[in-house]
Parts: sequence; structure tokens; C-alpha cells
Amino acid sequence: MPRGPAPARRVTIIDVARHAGVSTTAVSKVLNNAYGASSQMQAKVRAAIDELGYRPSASARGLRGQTYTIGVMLPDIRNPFFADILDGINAQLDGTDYQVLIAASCNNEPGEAHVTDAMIDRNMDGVILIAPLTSRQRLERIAGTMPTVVVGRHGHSAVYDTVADDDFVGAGLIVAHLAELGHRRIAHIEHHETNPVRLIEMPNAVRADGYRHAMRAHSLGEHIDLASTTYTQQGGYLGAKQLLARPQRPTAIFAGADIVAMGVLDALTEASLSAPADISVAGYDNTTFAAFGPISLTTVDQAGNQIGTNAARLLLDRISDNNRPTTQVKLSPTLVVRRTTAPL
Amino acid sequence: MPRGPAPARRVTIIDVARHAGVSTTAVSKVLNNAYGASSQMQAKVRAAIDELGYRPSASARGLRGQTYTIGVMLPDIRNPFFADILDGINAQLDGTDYQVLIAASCNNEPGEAHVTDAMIDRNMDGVILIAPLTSRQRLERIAGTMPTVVVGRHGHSAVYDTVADDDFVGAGLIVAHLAELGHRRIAHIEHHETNPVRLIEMPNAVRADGYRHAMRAHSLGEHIDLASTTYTQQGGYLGAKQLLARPQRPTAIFAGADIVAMGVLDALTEASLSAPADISVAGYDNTTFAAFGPISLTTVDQAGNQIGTNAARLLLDRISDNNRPTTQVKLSPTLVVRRTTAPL
DNA sequence: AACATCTTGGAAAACGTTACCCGCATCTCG
DNA sequence: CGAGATGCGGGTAACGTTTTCCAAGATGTT
Repeated sequence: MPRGPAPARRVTIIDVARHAGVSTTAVSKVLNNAYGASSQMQAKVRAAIDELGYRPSASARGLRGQTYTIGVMLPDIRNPFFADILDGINAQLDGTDYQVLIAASCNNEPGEAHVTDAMIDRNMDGVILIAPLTSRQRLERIAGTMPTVVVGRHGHSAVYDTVADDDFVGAGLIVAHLAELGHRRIAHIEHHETNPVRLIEMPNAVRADGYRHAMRAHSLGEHIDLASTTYTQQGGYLGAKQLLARPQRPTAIFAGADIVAMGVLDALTEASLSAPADISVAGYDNTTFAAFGPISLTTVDQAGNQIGTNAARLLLDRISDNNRPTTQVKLSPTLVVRRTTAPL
Repeated sequence: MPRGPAPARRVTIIDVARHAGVSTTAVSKVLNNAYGASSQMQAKVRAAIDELGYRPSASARGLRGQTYTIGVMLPDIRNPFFADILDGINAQLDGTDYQVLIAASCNNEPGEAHVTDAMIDRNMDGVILIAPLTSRQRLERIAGTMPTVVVGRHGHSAVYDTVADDDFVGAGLIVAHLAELGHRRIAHIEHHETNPVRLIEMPNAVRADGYRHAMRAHSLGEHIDLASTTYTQQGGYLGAKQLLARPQRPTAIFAGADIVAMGVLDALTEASLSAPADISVAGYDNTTFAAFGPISLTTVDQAGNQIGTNAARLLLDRISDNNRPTTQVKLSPTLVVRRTTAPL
């Protein structure tokens, strides 16, 4: 069964112009709210647009100027925290002419390079890069090509704006909470990192730093105990197994991310232990699943929604004025106490 | 601090041609592996491309032909089942020149229209629409504009390919499993639906149908009991509260989706009940979180990965030959028994 | 040797927009 | 009333590709 016979040529600006009895310039002016179009002409043109169902071609527009497209690079589509950020972005961009397109699952540097190149090739008007691994140098090159906002990475740049949560403070909140409950042997599962720049800029490294600092501040320096794996469920599982095998088993585990805490709970179940009866467990991110009743994980809320809103706002600002100085937004995390942590 | 002074004009095909001492036509031919380029010239051109770091502009390409972009429309980025589909799509497209871009969170018909229009405007080479609510008529109009694959919706079309799981069979698997465990009062939480076309085509409706049919096949017709809410965690929560308030409380609840089952477990926790001790609970989709140890939900596996792989393959086929007859792929679900269901 | 065919490369015309500039009316102000 | 603004509309040249063509030389066929 072959497809319909009519390939149906697209309606172009020329068709609209002819139908309204004006020039293409006029139509373009109306489309862009540009100067030099009487209200009478605007009406005529808009009527023609509606009648013909005309929609401008983004490709053609891109060749001359804007594409009205904003790219969002996501490292991991499974982490529900990123969904919160997206909601914030969408909320801010709703009602504008911009369309958000997401590129997901670029979980390593070459993958990220591929995605950002693709966004540049497609003449996107701006990009929001979420927790990128890409080197600083490359990030700045990208930002030199198109308006860029980097989310969830610390450090200051003269060419791109940043939005991040204060992970140092956040880690401190968890340690303080656990210490207050009487815990002393508080262990941390971190995402392994050796790259020197990332050790300063990446959230995971800052959280680990915040953990160490807070432990010392509570005079618990001697109990600092880290398992170094990855920010995945698997990483949490493996990290917990390491920690449970220690001669001095910790009484509380601070997982660097909720998804890591899931892996910890998994390992506890397997070892016939439970939280908080045997071991207190805390996460980070306050994802939807942390709030889920049967889990009810103590965690840190990053206000993903606000992160997204801020990122989108900064991007729009930069699109409209590429020469303004860069901005760094740092948001304050809050502690969310639930049922996986208890007094010792 | 103003941004760098060099806007750095993009390298174009003209620059490459000049640098290699050939025509732009020649460069284009090499780029597209078109006929009429000696291997000697290919080498020259490729060298120039590498030296200059040239990348073709997708906008300009789109104006003449392909954009090498494939759009994926996702109704809900929080449902991890869709992530499995995406993985399948990416796996199939990896290594090709196509870039996948996702538009998410269009959870109603106007939202979907907005997204599909945006994809058409951007001259995408093809789209994969996942569980769309859009009317059949509009779907066919979209498919008339660009290659389209519809995922997770039953029914046959002459203009677009489809990939779906056999939800009717899947619902039967759950009912059979529960009946075998001795349950008779097996209730179902469905996604409310009144639109007549969708009652036939949407997975939720087919699952509800499969449930009814299987109940009768097991001579349990008199115990058919439905709560009609939505496929969300909230929907599961509300549905479960309804069912728990029935004079004849069910002994097993079949939730139409894992995310719904989460809500059910939530409601059980709140009512100081637990699964499977007090009530057996089953979901549908086998999402990552169903496999999560502390939850360990009995469910139906849809092989999201294979769904994605098939959808991407069909799309590539249609892009290369838009006149071949349409294909309907129907995959068979499998039962995954875990720890939320037990003998009565 | 004459003719047909194939190979290799290039010139030039699209594709659909927007930006720049120009021309004509119509005001405004001394 | 003349000169300068101002308002309004259009002509046309880009933007960076791909896609016809077409020409010229090489090769093969009678």
C-alpha cells in the first residue's frame, strides 16, 4: 500500500505575500514585529497567514539568524532530579517562541562533544549544559560560539553564566543532621574523581569536600570514611558493600545522590539489614522517588525547579544581550528529614 | 567583563573548496558519498576538511534536503520506561549521522501539536512519537509531511509504521499469575478514557480490556472491579484508596503501570497494610524501580529496549524508502514475578 | 577511424528567510 | 512654503548547502 500521492509543497513566505498582496519583506516584518508595518498591513498579513496555515521554516531562518531553538544537554535521563530542572526550564520558556530540544545520555566526554557539536551545527540560539564533564577550555569555546549556561558546576567563567547549588553547604547539612542524632561513624559514598579541574568544579567533589570539612567541624575528623565509586545505583550498591565490610562498620551512610542511596538500600536489603534500624541512610537531590512513601529517604533538596528557571532566564538574557557580564547564581539547599535516618 | 572580541565566522563549504583547490560541488559530493569523485579528490577534500575543522551547517542542509535530525516525542520524562525505549533508539542510531533530539513533557493534545509542529518546522528527517494522544487524523497528516513511527499505540495506518507491545496479552499474564496464586477478587486500576478511537488504540484501554477478558476466561467475571484514574503515582494512590474502601475489598490489585503501582504501595503504607502480606500488587512496564530491591514489584516486561530498536529501524527504512508499505511490529510481553505478589 | 559511453569535475540555480537600503508620501517646523 | 523628519513599503542581496545540468577528456565498440 503506497503512501498518498500528494507530497504537498510547504506554504512559504512567498505564498503568504502573494495571497496578501504585499511583499515578502512586509510579511517578514510582521512575523518579527519589526519596524515599518502599519497596523492595517499587519492585519492583512496575519489574515493571510491564518488562511494558508503558514509556518516559517526554521532551517531558512537559521541561515539568516535565529532558529528559535534551545538545546539542553542531559547526562542521564534516568535521574529524576534532571526532570525537575527541565520543568523549571520549560516553565520559564513557556509562552515564548523558543522550543526546547533535549539531547540525552551523553555520559562521557566524547559523547558530550558530539552533542554540543550537533547543537552548534543546528544553529541553536542557546544551550543549557547540565553537569557537563567537558573541559573548561572546550566549554569556553562552545560559549564563544553561542549563548551558553552551565548548570551544576562550580567555578567562574567570563564567557558563560552558571547556575549551581551550594553543594558544600548541602553536605554540611547532612553531616550536622546525623551528628545531632548522635552518629559519629558517618561514612560517605562519593563519585570517584581525579581530574584536578573537576575536583574543584564538579558537584560530587564539592560534596565530598563539604563532608570532610563538616566532619572536622563536628570534631569527627578521625571518623572520616569514604567509599569511592560512581553516582549510579550500582555505585551505591558497591560502595555500601565496601563500607559494610569495614572492621569498624559505619552507623550512618551519606550517599552523594539519591540514586546512590537506592543502591545502598539495595545492599542493605541483601545483607538483611534495614534503615534506619541498623544503619541510617541519607541521599542528596530530593528526587521524586526519595519522597515515595515506602522509601521515604532523608535527603537534601536542591530545588531543581528553581535551578531550571534561573538557567532559562539567564539564557534568554544572554540571547538578547550577548555582551553583558556573566552571572553566577548559587542556590541554597535545604535539608529534608524523612524516615531513613534515626538517633543512634 | 565583556565577551571575547572575535565572533569567529564559521568555516563554510566555500572555505574548504578554496583550501583544497576544488569546487564546492566537489566538496559536497565527497560529503555525501555521491557519484563522481575520484579517490584522489576525496583524499584532497577530506584533508582540507580536517585541517579547517569544517562541519556542515544543518540549517543550510535542511533548506535543500536532509537535516540529519530525528525527533522523539515523549509524554513524560519521569517514567523510566521511556528511558528504556530511548536507549533502544540510540543504540540503533549510534554510528549513523543522525542526531536524536527529544521533546518532552507534552502531556496533552495541544502540547503534542505544538511539539510536532516544531519538528516539522525544523525539517526533521523523521519522528518517533511515543504513546501520542493526538487524533488519528492529525497523526496521518504529520506522517504525510515526514517519515513517522508511532510507538505504543495499537491500530493500523497506511501512512505510518507502528511498534507496540501486546498489552492485551500482557494484562492476561498478570491475571493468570494472580489467579494461579488463588486470588479471585483481583481489581484493576486503569487510566480513564472515553474517546472512542483511543478506547481501541491506547495501551491503557487495551490493558483494561485484556484484564476483563482474562478475568472472564478464568471464570472470575463476577469479580471484575475497576478503579478509573490516571497512569500517574497520584492516580495509583487515589485508585487504591477507592478500592480499599469497597465493601468487598480486593485481595490483589493489578495496576496498569509501575508508576501506578508506586502510588498503590504508597496508599497501602498509609493504611498500615503491606504487600504481599495483606494485598498482592502487580504493575506493568518493568521499570528500573520495579527491580529495585526494597520494592521488588511483580510486573510485565515490555522490552522497552527492543521497542526503541524496532522503531528506529523502521524509521531509517522509511527515510530511505518512503514508498514501501507500512509495517506493524507487535512485541510479546513477559511476566516478571517478584515479591509483591503471593498466594492468597 | 568514427562513434557511443563512462568518468571526472564545475557552473549555476534553487531552497525560504531576513537585513540592508532606497524611494515615495506625508508631517512638522521655522 | 521649503526643508528636513518620519512613516511605510518594497527590491535585492546574502546565508550555506545540494542538485541539476553540462563539458571535456578517457575509454570502449564497431
